[in-house]
Amino acid sequence: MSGKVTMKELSKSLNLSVSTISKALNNSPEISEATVNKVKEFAALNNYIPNMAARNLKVGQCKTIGVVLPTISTPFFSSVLEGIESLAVSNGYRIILCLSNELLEKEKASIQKLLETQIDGLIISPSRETKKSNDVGHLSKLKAFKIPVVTFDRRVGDIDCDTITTDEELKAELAIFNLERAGCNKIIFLADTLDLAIYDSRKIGYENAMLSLGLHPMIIEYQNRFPNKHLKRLLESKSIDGILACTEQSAIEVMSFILKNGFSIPHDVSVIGFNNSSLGKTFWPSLSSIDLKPKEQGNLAIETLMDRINGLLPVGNINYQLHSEIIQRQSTRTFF
Amino acid sequence: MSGKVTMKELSKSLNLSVSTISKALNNSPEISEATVNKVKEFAALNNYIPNMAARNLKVGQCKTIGVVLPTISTPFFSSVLEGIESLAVSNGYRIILCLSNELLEKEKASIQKLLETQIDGLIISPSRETKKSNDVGHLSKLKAFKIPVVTFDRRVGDIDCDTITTDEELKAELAIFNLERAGCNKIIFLADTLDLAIYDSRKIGYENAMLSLGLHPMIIEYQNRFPNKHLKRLLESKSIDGILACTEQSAIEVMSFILKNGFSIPHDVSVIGFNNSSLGKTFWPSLSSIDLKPKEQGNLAIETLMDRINGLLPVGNINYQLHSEIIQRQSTRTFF
DNA sequence: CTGAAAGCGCTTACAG
DNA sequence: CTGAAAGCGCTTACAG
Repeated sequence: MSGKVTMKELSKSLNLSVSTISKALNNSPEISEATVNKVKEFAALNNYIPNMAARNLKVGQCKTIGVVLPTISTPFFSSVLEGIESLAVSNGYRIILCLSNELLEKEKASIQKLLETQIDGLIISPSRETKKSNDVGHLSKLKAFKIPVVTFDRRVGDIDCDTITTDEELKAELAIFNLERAGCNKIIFLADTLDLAIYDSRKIGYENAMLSLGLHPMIIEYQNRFPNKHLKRLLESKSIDGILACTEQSAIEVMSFILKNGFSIPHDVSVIGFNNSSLGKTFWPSLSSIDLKPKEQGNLAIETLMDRINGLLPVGNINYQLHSEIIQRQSTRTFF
Repeated sequence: MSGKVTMKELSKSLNLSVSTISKALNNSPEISEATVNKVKEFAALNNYIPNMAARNLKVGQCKTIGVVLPTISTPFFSSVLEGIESLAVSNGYRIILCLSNELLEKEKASIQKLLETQIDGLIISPSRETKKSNDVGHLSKLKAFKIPVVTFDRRVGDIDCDTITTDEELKAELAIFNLERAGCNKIIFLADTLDLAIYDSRKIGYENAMLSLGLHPMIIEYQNRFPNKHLKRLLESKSIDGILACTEQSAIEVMSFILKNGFSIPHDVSVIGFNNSSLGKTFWPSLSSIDLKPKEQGNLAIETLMDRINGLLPVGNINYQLHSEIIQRQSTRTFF
């Protein structure tokens, strides 16, 4: 901490009680304007800074919300975080950030820590391991401590909390319909094995569309790195003319791979991905993408949480579903 | 906060004093093993969670460090943050995150807030406005409160603190030498006007190299968006064969622009940028880049800060300079 | 080995 | 309008 001035010291110097100092600093109507001014001036002069930790201890809330994210190194999560941060501070809350690195144990440890250091609420997008294991005890336990939680984007089993999701399943379906109308009928779903574990609804949307179009669904998984021999063979035998990539990263990777192998986009194959960051926008050809509205998810998450904290929401959980949006760019053929 | 169990309640239930409870929970050797175990078991059974805020108030440190960043939506800053976060939590510190959005006022407000809510130290990369205005009063004032600060990457005038920087100037120079050896001699320095305001050392490195090679330095600035007519004219008249782009973003943008206009990379023009994220790696052709070691910067920043907090560092400021690294990829011609 | 007391920096009934 | 007292949940000399 520091050698900071306290109310006690102010009170001594000014020959006033600590109570009076406190009230004056907090603009209590009990205190005369004269002393309010006197106290404030003197406090400012002496660089007095209130100790909010002490205040919080007394008052019983901390104006702090915990944010635990699987990672921060994707444009998606960093945008969400920006959305959370801006609204949080403008409402007087501060953010304490924890990264789970997609690990269940680190997520648990983070939450334990947050509990100890006091939070008014929690925003979380569960880790891959959490989602897979469906081990959510550490999350549901927050209920017992009366700490509201809201999840966003990823959704896990049975935790009793407010949730933010998108209609990505629907939009995945729609994206396939669009590709088909533009003349594609050999459309694959491409995913890093790890992503596949999380984004099942994107896959479901794809499969539904393919089935209802009478087309044959085909999932291609890869582990970490391109090049992928299987994919290369498919390209060379012209067995692919469209790709729905599970993430923006994999979309960019597959586009690079296609170009590197001498095929053209979208002439030979159309590509569309998820997450509409500047990454795909500046790629050449620019990437068509399903915009998951990260900033909006962040904003909505923090708004919901604050409303919940302030008792402004009805009992029972709210499940917001945001509309994602298909952004048409150069990587997909167009139809008329 | 919550309906949490406190030591007082434990003490009542167990018929022990609060002091004993506290000592038992903290493994004090004063207390018999028997009661230590009894207390711990009972605490666990009742989901006791220590209130660290209260503890901190008493003990006078808060194990909290403030991190204020201009933005989080570039791979550079998100990597730094990951570097900070991981080491912080493994050392028992938590991170409270503030974004300045490159604005002086928001930076000032963040620091004021951090001061109020108590921090043991601060890591900051100053905003563009801070750097331009050189208004650093809000930063130097922390010294008076005995709160150590460390800056990274960007460096501003005269604040009395530890700093982390890289040898980017040197590596910019070296990059130009490499381009020249590979046969380029019409090399421009490309920057978004806003970036130019911050990254002067990159420009200086460029200019030094050009001058010492007897080449004509040429800075091209643009505002926010491509396409840039000036640049197009230069391309078409073959007056450019190399580009050092001030950031990764501008490197990617200019590469897209070049490709879009039918020129080839690196055959017609070589491009090299700063910040070596996966963005440039997956672009096709992949981007040669100067790796600014963001994770290392983050690690070093937090390590330095913790050492400073713990009084492990000598008086006087430390200025670490990390070695950045030129990564050769497909966007630059090679030499033998 | 256990406990009573004081105190961290604040707020807030309650009295005067 | 001002102040004394109690207390938020802890820790830590000090006494027994």
